[in-house]
Amino acid sequence: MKTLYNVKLFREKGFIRKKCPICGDYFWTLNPDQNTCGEPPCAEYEFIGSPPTAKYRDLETIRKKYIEFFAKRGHTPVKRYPIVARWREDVYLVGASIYCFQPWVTEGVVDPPANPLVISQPCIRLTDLDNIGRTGRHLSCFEMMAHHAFNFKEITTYWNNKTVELCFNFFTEELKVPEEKVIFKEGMWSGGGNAGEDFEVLIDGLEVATLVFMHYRVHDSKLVEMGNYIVDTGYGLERILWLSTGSPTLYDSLFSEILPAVKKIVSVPEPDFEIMSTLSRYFGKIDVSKADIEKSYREIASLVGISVDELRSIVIPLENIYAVLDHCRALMFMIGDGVVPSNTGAGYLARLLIRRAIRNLLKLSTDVKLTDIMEISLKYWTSLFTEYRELIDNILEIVELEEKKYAQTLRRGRQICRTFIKKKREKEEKVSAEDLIYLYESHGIPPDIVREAGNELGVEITIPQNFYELLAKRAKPQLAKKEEAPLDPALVENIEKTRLLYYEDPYLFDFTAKVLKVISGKYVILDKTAFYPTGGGQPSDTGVLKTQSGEELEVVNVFKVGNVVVHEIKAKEDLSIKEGETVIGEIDKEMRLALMRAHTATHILLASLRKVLGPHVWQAGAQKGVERSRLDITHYRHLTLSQIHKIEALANRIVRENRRVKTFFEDRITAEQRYGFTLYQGGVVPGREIRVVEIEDWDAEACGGTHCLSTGEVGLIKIIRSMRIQDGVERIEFAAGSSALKYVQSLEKTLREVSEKLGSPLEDVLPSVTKLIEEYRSLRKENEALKKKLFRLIKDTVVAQAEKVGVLSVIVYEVAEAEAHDLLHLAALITRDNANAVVVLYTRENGKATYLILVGANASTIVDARVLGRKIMELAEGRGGGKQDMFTGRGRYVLLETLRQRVVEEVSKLVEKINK
RNA sequence: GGGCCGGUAGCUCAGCUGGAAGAGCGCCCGCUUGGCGUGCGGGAGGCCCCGGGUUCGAGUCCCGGCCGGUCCA
Repeated sequence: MKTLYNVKLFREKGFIRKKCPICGDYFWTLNPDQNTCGEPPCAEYEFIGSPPTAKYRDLETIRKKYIEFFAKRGHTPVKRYPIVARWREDVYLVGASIYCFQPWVTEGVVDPPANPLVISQPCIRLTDLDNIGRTGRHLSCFEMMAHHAFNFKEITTYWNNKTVELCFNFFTEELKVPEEKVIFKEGMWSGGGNAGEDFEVLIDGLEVATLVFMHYRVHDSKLVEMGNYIVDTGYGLERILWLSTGSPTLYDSLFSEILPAVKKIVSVPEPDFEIMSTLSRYFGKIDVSKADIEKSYREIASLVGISVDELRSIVIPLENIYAVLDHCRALMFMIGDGVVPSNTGAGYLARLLIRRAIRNLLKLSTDVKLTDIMEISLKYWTSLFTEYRELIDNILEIVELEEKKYAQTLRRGRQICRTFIKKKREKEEKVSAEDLIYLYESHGIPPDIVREAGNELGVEITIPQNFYELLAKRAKPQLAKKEEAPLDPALVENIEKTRLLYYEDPYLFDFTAKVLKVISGKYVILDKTAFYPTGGGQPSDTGVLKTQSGEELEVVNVFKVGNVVVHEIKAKEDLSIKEGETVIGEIDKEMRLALMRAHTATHILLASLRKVLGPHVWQAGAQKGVERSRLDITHYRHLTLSQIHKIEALANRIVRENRRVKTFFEDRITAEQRYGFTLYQGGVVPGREIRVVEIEDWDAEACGGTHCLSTGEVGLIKIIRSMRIQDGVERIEFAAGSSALKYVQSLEKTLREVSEKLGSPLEDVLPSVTKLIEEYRSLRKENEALKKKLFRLIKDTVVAQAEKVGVLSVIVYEVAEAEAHDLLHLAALITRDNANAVVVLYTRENGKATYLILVGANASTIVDARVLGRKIMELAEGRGGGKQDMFTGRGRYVLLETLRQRVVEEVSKLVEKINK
């Protein structure tokens, strides 16, 4: 047999290949009596209560043993990577150790940091959150221990034989697992566009490791040999700990140090060993994603011989505690590595976890806050992950803030539910599944909260079993917008790499170069250039290209296509530029200098922000400009003015200290080790070598922009404003250099003008304005009051003019200096006392007039305001409309007498009509 | 990045198919009480987020913006 599965070790040791009678998969074992593949559901956990390993009770020891074991066998230990995958665009968080090396290493663009290597990488997986706490083994956060070997084109390190041997020896020699207990089950693994054969390594029914031999690329759902051979392994550290403690659930071993304290403060008693073991074995055996949880409880209850209710009362509180502890641990890694809770992006995932944890806590009906549990968790976990120690307060503050926010959302949610349900009840409608979806999607109200609110109002609400499925169905697939390349990359394919003069000397503004190619009479490619192409949030340079014939071509845009810099020139007829000729390039010097200052200022500012606000601050985007620049950062609160001033003061101190700004290329791995991952503020930086911009003892970032040589050149940094662009992301707008001065001057100018207008000296502007506003408000109020008074006064005069038409009194009156609103108020005053009144008021402005008719309660049975209104509009050539007793319209101004005559006439007609 | 919801008194919010800006709490005053609370009566407090449009008329409808919330990638 010539497959990857048939490894040397199996032949040497005498492994037997068997077929599992239940699932049909093939597996390798030393135990002739082993009949099934050893993986649930074909087998059951056997280690609970009787661990098959030497006894280890903590993660630290096992991790150390693992690293040392592989280090002794030629593997270089590599420091773990952050949990936030800043080097990738396709995922937010690291979900497996191989993520650290995708795509640059696996694609062969960047050398691996060591080869072969061993690592223990914390990972986050939020795919089956519902199972966490319940099944005894699921986690949202785990450490994947791994040994990786990278073979490009040919096998230079090791492949399947040694991988299996190392694995087998680790478990049997280091952990002392009896040889016959180790089962290797054959399988196929695929993910992230790659695939390969794999072994699942099972001990006593528990999958403890996966060994993948990646050598395919998945293309149109077919496997294509990629020519690279990558050993991708994963050993579940927490699972191995569980295996070696034999505790009822994984959580009992993982959280053994903090569980007693937590159980105590939330008042949950110690559970029965047998019940929890049974539960854990049961969930180990079934496919939890398809399980009916209520049915499972019934079956477990009957297995241990207690009632379902009794089981639930023991198990459910524990499930919640386990889930909370799991989430707390994940949150330490996420927030600690720079995720700030938000309504979008990776931050949303953190918020999701926090909210789930809070809901779990709420179910325990305790007053204990998530922050309290988080504090216990952090205290313990930071003793092992000491890099987070200085972040404890920071993390707690973030969690506390989120907890408060969620309490508010829930409170608001309950209120919204109540009004929503009441409305439904009035309309005698039921709260439908559609309604539940609306409440969840628009207001974040989980269905059980809706049901609760319904109970209080005596309205029964049924939640569909497949609620979350319904939600998922509604989510439409979204297409990512692709930015269109300005130029087809194929057109520059064979052009040699442009020499980048702006990196050699950022102060070079004139240069000569040879024209390599002119495309579409618009795009010029040179052999070398000092024009900076758009990139890293820095706009491109502009300037001119001077041809030999003396023509000046205006460069309007510059961009990079692959390794080639393209100069876009203003379209022109009779273009004289020729391929092969020499041209002189001249850059708009002032603009470039302004952009350099802005760029260096951005770096100074970012480090100042981190110093003042905390290490959770990361760049979330940036755009440099001549006049103004902006920098988006992750932060969980609005900046206060005093914080802004503090940041400004610090940044300007760095400017004054005139520190050196060093710019150099460095090997990626070396740079990462020296400066850490804070290098990657600007996002993805591909390649083996990265360009580092270092401000002495202040800041170092991977950056491709042009910079000043020392901070003093920036001159002045002034923050213009800060605003929240999304939850957890704050935008800081600022100006640098002469634009900063210009900004301050314009502020002063405005202030002076205000002071002049007010006629008060600069320092008294504020009290003056305050007084002015107060005066304005009181005048407005006085005006209202006066109008009311005036209406009351003229009311009698107006009523006195009334003309009797039958039982009705017709009043027509012109009011000076009034608005439609005032007319209505005056008319209302009259009709209130005179139910028989037909009031027509109008007011003139700019030759036009606004007419109002209001008819008293009695009168309205005879006169329809709209009918009368239409007649007036005929006269005034205007338009209008209204209700039975009220009409408004606008038209030409009509003399009072004419109008009165007409109104009386029309009303008389209406009265007569009724009399008939 | 996309979808949905909201912005009205100091606070929590009503305000229907466009037609005279509201309630509860809080605040102030008076009475009730030995005093506080309570109870009763009275009062103050509004650029209905901003800008445009439709209309005789917009808190309400349409478009744009700002701010907040929420869900999904």
